[in-house]
Amino acid sequence: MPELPEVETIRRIVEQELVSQSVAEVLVRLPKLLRTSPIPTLEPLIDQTLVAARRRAKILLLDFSADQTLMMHLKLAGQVAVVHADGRRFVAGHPVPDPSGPLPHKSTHVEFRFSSGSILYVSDLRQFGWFRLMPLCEVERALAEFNFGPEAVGTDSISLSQLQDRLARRSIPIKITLLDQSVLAGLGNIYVDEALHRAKIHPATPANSVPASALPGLLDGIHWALDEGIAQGGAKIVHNKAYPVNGFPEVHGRRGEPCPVCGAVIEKIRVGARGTYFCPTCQPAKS
DNA sequence: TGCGTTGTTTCACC
DNA sequence: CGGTGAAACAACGC
Repeated sequence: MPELPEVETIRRIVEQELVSQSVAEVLVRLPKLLRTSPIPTLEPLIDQTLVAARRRAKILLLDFSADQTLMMHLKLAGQVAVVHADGRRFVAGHPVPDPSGPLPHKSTHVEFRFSSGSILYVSDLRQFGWFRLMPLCEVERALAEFNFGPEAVGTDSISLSQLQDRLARRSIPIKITLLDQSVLAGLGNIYVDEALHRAKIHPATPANSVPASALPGLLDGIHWALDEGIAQGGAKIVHNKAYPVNGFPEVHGRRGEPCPVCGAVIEKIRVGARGTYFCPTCQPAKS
């Protein structure tokens, strides 16, 4: 489920492995992925050079020569793979199908074949993702329509006072507020659970009831969760079960397992309409 | 087989 | 206008 860490991992792979390469051929097996695209096909990318790979919130932006930018959203189940002519492979995003299995596979919908022989495969088991091709000059306006808040991590990421201001106006659960991309951009269901556990805040606490004294810890928790996710190249969650690496994730996808901090049994509840994992001892409901 | 799944949008309503 | 809550939607695997 590509959230910020998965998308950032993909961005880094594309940047390191494909920038400055030229597109020889593009295959689109599932044209509906382009149904909201200003330019309805990817044909204009043929013979162009990949110039840069950028990210805003969970959106990946690939800039090509001749001022064309491809915006991609991977939604729930997008997976991106780069395979070089010598067989070296780099994969990130959704862990299903098996990233080390055959490519292309049943849910591989788009292929970019570069003149070097490297291939970029985009797969999407759920087919919820989308591609939008547009001139570079229209990217800023297209991004503005999403009303994204400040980035959750990185340079220019949200400040403590910005976070405080934004939470003060919300009475809905802190978890739902943090998932709102107009409040801050990048958190999804996995990492928000991790951030709140780290900060010892119950996920159903009204956002404006989180004490100011807890906000520095919350911001640290957000950064910790996302940085850890990026460091691992994304978390592996399959059918609501986590496959932790070095103990991360600590709670998400781990119902019934002991909390790594206190040993209490991790519970799963619903907050808003979201499956939510937390430790009832570390994150007590506010009395 | 109907349910669960998530990011996002839309809608009615206060 | 802005916040809220609920519903809808995309499509698939179990």
